[in-house]
Amino acid sequence: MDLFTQSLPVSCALSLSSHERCNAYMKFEAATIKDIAKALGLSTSTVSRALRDSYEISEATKKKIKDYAAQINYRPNPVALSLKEKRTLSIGVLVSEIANTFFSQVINGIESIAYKNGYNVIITQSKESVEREEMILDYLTSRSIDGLIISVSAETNDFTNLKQLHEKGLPIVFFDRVVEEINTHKVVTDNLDGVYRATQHLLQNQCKRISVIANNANLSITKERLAGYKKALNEYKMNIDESLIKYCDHGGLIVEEVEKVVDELLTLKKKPDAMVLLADKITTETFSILKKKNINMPQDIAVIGFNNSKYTSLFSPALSVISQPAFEMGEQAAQLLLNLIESKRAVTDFKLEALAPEIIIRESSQISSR
Amino acid sequence: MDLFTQSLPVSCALSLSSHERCNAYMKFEAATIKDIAKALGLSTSTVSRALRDSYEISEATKKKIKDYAAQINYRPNPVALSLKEKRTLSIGVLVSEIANTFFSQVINGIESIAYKNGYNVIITQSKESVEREEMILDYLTSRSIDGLIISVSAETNDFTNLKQLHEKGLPIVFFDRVVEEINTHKVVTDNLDGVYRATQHLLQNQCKRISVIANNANLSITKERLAGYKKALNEYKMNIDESLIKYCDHGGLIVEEVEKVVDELLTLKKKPDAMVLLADKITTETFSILKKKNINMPQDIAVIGFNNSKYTSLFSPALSVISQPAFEMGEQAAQLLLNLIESKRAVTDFKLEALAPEIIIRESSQISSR
DNA sequence: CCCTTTAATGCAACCGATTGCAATGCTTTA
DNA sequence: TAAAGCATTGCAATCGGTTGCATTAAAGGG
Repeated sequence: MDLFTQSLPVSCALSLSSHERCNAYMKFEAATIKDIAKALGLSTSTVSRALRDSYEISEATKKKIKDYAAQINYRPNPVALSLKEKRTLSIGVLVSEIANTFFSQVINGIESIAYKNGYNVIITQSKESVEREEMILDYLTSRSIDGLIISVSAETNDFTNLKQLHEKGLPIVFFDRVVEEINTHKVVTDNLDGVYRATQHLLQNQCKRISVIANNANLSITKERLAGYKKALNEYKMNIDESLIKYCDHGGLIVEEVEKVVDELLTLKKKPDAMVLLADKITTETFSILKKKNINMPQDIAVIGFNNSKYTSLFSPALSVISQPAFEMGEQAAQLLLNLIESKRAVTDFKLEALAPEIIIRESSQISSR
Repeated sequence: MDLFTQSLPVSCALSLSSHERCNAYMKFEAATIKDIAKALGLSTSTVSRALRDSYEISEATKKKIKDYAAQINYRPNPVALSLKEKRTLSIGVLVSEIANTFFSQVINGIESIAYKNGYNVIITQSKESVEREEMILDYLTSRSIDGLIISVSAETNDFTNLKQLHEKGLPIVFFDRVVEEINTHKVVTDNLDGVYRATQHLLQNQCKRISVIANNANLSITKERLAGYKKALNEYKMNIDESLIKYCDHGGLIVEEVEKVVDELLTLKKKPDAMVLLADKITTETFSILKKKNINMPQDIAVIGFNNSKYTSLFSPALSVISQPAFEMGEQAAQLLLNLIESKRAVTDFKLEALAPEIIIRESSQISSR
């Protein structure tokens, strides 16, 4: 009986030397500590300790074991480690849509930090749907993530599920769309100030009837952004006309809802002369609709809105935007989450980081010609 | 000694009823089969079998167990399952950049299929760097993914690592940028035909000197796309001028490399009158550069290029694009990967799916006025 | 020379679930 | 009435790694 017939036909790395004798017939199976122990005539505990450089193991055996491990390209099985250590070294991220530039930039930020700390990122998207969000939360937590970074979906207004998870001890960090009732770290843009400055800019450009199209009224960002709008109007002693404030319950993900509110605004007896668009998707959809209707920006309507895509500078007219520091938000959220995960004792001092947005004025809102 | 002091202080779900008595002090720990067994005075095997509806367990105990499990909201620990079953129910996805619309659409497609089949998707990005790609591959495989969907980075031309993984039995599906030498499923756009038709369109519009800016010459997509360009020129009996063919080794991720080749093209003695842009990022960068230089499109230079963003229709001039069926690519790639993962026997019949791109002609390439 | 100390290694339990193989007790049949 | 059959349930090994607690043997001390 030679060296190879000893081994079971299905197992691959087991009795083999460092040379690959595997092929597509067999499952991808890595070498284990047991293989090393068997090959070297030692116990698994000795091997384990040697690989972790324990003082209890003699230098000679350590070297022997480490050399052999390197030779067969041994990697500890993370699944086994997770089971033992009760952590998965992975964090979940839930956003409404990956394809949204803002979110993909945030994800980049999260990834950069997570990666640096040996954490894995599981990215999911709710597509603004409550059911999907519930399903994903269930899924993510049953998949045992160590923590969660989330921007809640537009539709959601019942947070009992999330609250329960939090109470059970799952570390959570909110960003962008936060849940006030849950007491944990939050990273947001200074939404109030961003919209305040954007509205101010329009007012300085002689706009008299400034309309807004907001996301779902439930969302924290909607409330904050509307507050900024109102603050600016108040400052200019203009009264607030509720007919100029419109909402898109699905955050603009459904084209028709945007078309509907734009039409409503355009058919008002006293038409608006400006629009502040309070969500990324709503901004591009509205811009597209206005263009299709051959409405001149900024002459007919001055437009400024939230958006994080570089492409908006290529639009015609080049679009004025409120741009959020998305990458930094991701970094900060990830760092705060890792702090939570790795803190030995209960954290009670929660931070609310509000990062400054950037207002980029381009053609679509500058009415020097009016 | 009452019901609660019996339990260890650190463990949470253990001796508790369905009501949460956990809080932020304690780690998030779910109920286990052992808890159910203990609570009901049964063995773990009975509980396990009951939950999986085994015929061996009496209906009475089954009901008792299932009711209690539902009551305490029991979920099997996926980590333990993974260890036992040697699979993680998660697949890795490696793309060059998540923020690229094409890739985020592909990811959407992958997710939709993976999700439906109970698989988890771990998304990673190489940012076109070989080192990052190697690191991620190492990381992903050490994290025990069940399979991999990958579009290789522009920089990479050594595939031994990937080849080894494949030979060891890791199921891999390539999409977009494929590796010819590795024999497995591949999902691509019909790149040759797409560029052929785009070039043809320019030729029909009387363009005489059509330049191209391609991605890294190593990439499969570059070769296929250039072949389409050449096929069209040949058909129109035009000879191929190598000075009109430029490459961006980093796929346009570095702005300067695009600026450099655009400048080279614009300072040629015999200037090009059209540009075909063979990669998404290169398309938008070039468009932006041309706009900045106040070059009229299509009058001075007709432009068409690969891009999957909806935004291109809002550009001025509206940009003509070759759009790839990204979502479907993702779906198909994921389905093929799941087939590989779940097939009992070795797969030897590998598919090469080539999906038709869509050519969307807009203002930037239509020279009726010339 | 025997006893204690110390260094080096192995045994076995554990993490949470699954599963082949008993073991138990009850009913049925010859 | 004993043997066989069957329905239920439990024991224990397993997945791959970690770790507290032996165990062993060699070295040092009295």
